[in-house]
Amino acid sequence: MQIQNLTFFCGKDLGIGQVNYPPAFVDCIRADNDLGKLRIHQMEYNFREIEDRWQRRWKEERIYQVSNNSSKPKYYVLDMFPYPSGAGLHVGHPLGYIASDIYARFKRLQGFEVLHPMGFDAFGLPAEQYAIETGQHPALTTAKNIANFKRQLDRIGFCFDWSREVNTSDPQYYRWTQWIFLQLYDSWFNRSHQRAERIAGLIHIFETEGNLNQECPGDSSLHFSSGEWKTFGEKRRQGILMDYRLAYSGVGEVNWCEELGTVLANDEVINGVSERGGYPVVKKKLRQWYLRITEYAERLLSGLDTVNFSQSMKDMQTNWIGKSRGAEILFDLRVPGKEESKDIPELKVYTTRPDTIYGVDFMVLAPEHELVGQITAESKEKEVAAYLDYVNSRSERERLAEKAISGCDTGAVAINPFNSREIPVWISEYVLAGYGTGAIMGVPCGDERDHRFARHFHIPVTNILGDQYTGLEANPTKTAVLSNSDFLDGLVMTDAIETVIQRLELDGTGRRRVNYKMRDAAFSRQRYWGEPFPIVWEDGIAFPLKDGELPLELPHVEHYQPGPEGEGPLANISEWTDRNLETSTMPGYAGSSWYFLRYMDPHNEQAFCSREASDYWGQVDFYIGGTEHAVGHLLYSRMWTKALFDLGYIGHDEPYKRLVNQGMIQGSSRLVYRQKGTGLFVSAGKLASGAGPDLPYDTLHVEVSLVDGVSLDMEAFRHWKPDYQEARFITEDNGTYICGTESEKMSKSKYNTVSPDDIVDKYGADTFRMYEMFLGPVELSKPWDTKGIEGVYRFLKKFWRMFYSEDGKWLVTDAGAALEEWKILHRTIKKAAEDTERLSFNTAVSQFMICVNELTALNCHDKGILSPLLVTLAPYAPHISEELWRKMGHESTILDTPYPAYQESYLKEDQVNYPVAVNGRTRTEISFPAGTDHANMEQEILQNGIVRKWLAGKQPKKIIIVEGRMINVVV
RNA sequence: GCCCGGGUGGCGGAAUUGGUAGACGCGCUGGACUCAAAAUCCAGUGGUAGUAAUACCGUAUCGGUUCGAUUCCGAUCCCGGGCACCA
Repeated sequence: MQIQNLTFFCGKDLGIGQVNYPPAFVDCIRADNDLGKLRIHQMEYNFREIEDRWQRRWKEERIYQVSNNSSKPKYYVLDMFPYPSGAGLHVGHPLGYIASDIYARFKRLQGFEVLHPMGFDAFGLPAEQYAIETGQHPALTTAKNIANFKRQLDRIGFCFDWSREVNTSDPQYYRWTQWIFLQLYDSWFNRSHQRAERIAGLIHIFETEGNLNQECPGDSSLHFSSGEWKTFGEKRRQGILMDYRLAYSGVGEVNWCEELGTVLANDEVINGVSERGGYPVVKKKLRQWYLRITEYAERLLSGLDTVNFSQSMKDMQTNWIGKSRGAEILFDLRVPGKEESKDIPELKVYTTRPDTIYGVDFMVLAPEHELVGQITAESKEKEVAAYLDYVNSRSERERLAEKAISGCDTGAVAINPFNSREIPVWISEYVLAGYGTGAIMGVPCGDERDHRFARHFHIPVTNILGDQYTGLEANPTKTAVLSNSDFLDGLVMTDAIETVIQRLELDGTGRRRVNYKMRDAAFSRQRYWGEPFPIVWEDGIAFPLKDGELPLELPHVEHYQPGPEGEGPLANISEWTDRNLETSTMPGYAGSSWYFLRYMDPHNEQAFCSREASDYWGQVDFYIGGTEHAVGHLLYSRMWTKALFDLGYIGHDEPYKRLVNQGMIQGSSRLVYRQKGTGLFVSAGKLASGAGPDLPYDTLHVEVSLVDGVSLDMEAFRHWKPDYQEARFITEDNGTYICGTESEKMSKSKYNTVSPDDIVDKYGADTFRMYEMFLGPVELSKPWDTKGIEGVYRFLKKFWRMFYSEDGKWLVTDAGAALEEWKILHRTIKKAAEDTERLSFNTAVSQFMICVNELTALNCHDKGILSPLLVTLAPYAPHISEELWRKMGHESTILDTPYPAYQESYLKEDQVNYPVAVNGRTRTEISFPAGTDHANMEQEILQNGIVRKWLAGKQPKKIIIVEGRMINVVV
């Protein structure tokens, strides 16, 4: 028996009250009668010592380093890398990391070379906000936070290959973010080839044929011949090219957040306020950088068919892209008083329902529509101007909050190209400038909004739906038979759509058109803590820096205040402005759009990632992260991958083969109820029964660690905050104070965070890992509940007992195992392997528990059983497995062992118990030797007393025997 | 409003292809060990009736298909997530 003597600082007292030693650790400690001496029995399951030792050894032995030159098949397991916030990790964060870690270890045991890296998405707003408040440089706080994150992660025992760590704010990393940006800048999307190509090729096309075959994505009305191109000056040419580039600068309406002092991408704005901080967001016209992600809409959509994402994830992306099919229709315009004017252009509308063309009763333009000024009749000018003022006065938020019907007649009329009917043209804010053509045809009988609009302004409604239209509300059906529609009369609407489109194209009054909701992504931020753009402005022309000038390093600044006229802090620095460098920086998603590629070849100084490396590792086989990135990061990184693929830098055009979204672990908050304006706290039970005083109450969050279950430690509560020193309580009749509970997001301010550090301290990393998995399916969101962890902890202690006796003797023998034991082992291997493969980690943990319960009952200590069992457990509980594995005499890590194969022969039973049902209702059970002929079984079933009783003399119609499962006698 | 998920004991959840519903864990109850506590171990634990064997009911509700439905189909209710004037 090995005993370590330690001098313990708290003397005779075990110190449980004083230092609050975790119960699990106290288990391993027995007090000696000698003063101040404690004995630690190493043979108890001393997870602290085991975990510390192996974490150190693993690091020294570099067992997690993977090679790019392996002959093994590759497997790439990736976590969404974290933003290193100052708050550190709470128990919710590691959920996905544990799942991926188990899977990565499992794949390694199965013989794959597994890339499982980790890094940090280190640029972003919070670090900069913190810098503004405290003056601490973001680089400093970021480095500090990263160190803390790494420490926390390492304690959980992840198999990350830290030699491949990336940090998006490291110049050696963002040098390549800048480089990729320049590749996008130097590219355009060739629509006929459906892929990105170099700008040089586009210039060549312009020189030979103009842009007649290459519609300009930035300005569809732009047409020029090769001859015209040659006459254009440099500035004009660059302006045109800019309208084609995949990364481009342009003036546009952006989401401006005054509080944050920057623009935001559409997915960073939720209900008119910023995602981070919840500040109001307004539309503003600004010169910005954009990514022309809209050009990839079709490929982003079709690519979803080739990847394994959850249905909801695919739906979210599909909805965000928002593809719709319809037609563009041209209407001639007439403006009273401007009859003869020839410069009134046609009005172009987009509709998904060209079949309703005879039901058009009015047109509506977005207030921002470019034609509004030209077509407003003189008599209406005042009203239109007043309406535009009204629209401008309303913030985005107000518009979203109260969708009041408003609008103004412009006095102009549009001519229906099919029947020459004159239709009034209105403007209204319910029509969005940014979608379609910014103008719609109003069909009140078939569209709810159009109907409300027509009603509100007393526009007569034409019925083209026959009796399908009641006159009271619109009917958006697609299956009605058209009436009042001239040549379409009698056609079903769905068929009429095609008929109308063909007619429009024949007459030249319109064309088929596909539309997308998705807009180009705003790519610049007026902030400091991001990648600088490698762009120099000269005379309004953007010039990219050369490869040799990268990285363009972020300069050191003293202050983080915004620059003049909405520019970023970089505009305050003369060394920056003197060089005419772009003063905005890239958004948070820039660095995360390609980091999975950098992990493959992290130290390459010649390229962002060598082609050999990306060809070897290829797609991420298994990607895990939260749903919140559904339309941001995932779409952007898919686009970057496609562009890099098009340009020949990588060999695959979808980054992630399989995506799993882990659920959130919510905090379980505890609430106390204080009578308003007093120090009197009323217990939840008393409050609910109405026994408390009936003044209004404040509901306050209380630190969860002060509450055992729901009962509050009142003494600790008084000491918690000075405010509560004088707290008085109205308790339940048994003297306890019961708290209210609520499941909500873990956050410091709600005092409901639980740190993985505390759990690992108390129970160890292996228990923590298995418990998080045991809670339920990874995809599921669930509240954290520390109580249940005891069950998993008991399991590991029980497991330990199979190897060590209570007094520390090594129990493992070579004696050989009984058949029953082998059966248990092979069943466990099969189940654990299958469950792990299908990511059902919770049921795999259950299986281990069953196995250990059964083997313990059989008093099993055989090496032949325990060895393979350790290997199957290794992905879940790596420390204890490694410890016992090496104790068994193995020199190298358990991870280099092949995953055990199960033998089918052990899974077969000699006797099979069949439940016997009569008409589906289970009556009894009959046992047959495995493989009994069905005909023989039938005989025996009919002779069975209970079955005979149930048949009551009747002949069964048929007997259904489901092999190995059940027997049903149908009467 | 629209689009996805989902609804199973006191709780988290299991049931992989339509085949014994409630695995495993927590909690609870009783017991063993102990001067005592902790830890550990054993037994019980969906509901109703019964000493018991057992019987009946039971996977949100109603209906359908089937020898047999938590599983498939239809309707309704509720919960969660996403989108939301997208023409």
